[in-house]
Amino acid sequence: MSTQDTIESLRQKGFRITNIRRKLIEIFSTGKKPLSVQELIEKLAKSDITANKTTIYREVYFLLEQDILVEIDFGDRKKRYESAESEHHHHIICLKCSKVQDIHLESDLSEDQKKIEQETNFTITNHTLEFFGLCNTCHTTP
Amino acid sequence: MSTQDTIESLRQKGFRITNIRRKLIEIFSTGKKPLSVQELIEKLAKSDITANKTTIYREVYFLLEQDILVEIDFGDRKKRYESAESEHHHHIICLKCSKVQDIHLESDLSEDQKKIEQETNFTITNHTLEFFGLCNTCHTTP
DNA sequence: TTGAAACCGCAACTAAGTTGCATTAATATG
DNA sequence: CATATTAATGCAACTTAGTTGCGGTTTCAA
Repeated sequence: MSTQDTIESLRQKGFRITNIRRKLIEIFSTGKKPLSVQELIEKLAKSDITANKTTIYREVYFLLEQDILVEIDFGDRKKRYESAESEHHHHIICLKCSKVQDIHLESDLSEDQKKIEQETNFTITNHTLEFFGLCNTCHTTP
Repeated sequence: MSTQDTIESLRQKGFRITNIRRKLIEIFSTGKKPLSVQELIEKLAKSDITANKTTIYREVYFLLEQDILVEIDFGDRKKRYESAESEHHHHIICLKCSKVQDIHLESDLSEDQKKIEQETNFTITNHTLEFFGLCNTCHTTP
């Protein structure tokens, strides 16, 4: 869905299109790197949009509810967000410089998932899978 | 390794065996549920050992360094810890009641890992994989 | 143009985790 | 057993991510 379509769809549902909301949708439609709330505020600032962190937390929550974003956890006590559009993938994160790269798994976890549901009686809604290590640069230059 | 062996091994390395340290090692050797720092403090209190949170943070860090514990991340902004002894496994967490159950994956991610290392030039040190959903109880009783 | 309500910002708060520094206690050695 | 060394501890103050209440502002349909 294009940025414009996303916006139109929200408008149809009765939500308002504010500068902040429009810009956020634009940022996520073009960006590939998962972004934290702090990073979003800084990105907005570069477009001369000042936004309070409370607003961004609320906006991100809204976009999650609308299935426009997905939440990602790198285990460093802050959430990151990226477009829900991109096909399901995982990440590898450099423990030193925090560089992030998308990866696509060969293994298909859906079989495991089915089996786990049967064995545990849980209904699985999602999973997290992230790899950690050192990137080429950080590995070779200590 | 038994609790006693672990303690002996630490003593050999020149570390001291305090009440807190001994009890923590005991807790992790018997418990199966990943525990947060707060939960550890409460568990110690039940054995009449009062411990400052700073101490527990430091102690947990120490035990991680000694490869006695591993850190687990459920994405709720607090770390949990469990014995490093148990064979590599993952968890499924109920989003409602926080119940945790161990799971063992059928898929072998080591092949993926190798491939990812080749493709990205990262050196992978670890990964996280957790499943989230609703347990039987929480699923049926809304 | 205007009013309802969606959205926003501020201030004050919570909770997890960290740091500096002074004190306490485990253990090796005599 | 006495005691010196230093690992371990506790306290207070701090940091950072995220949350809440509430009054003010802006969007947008009618």
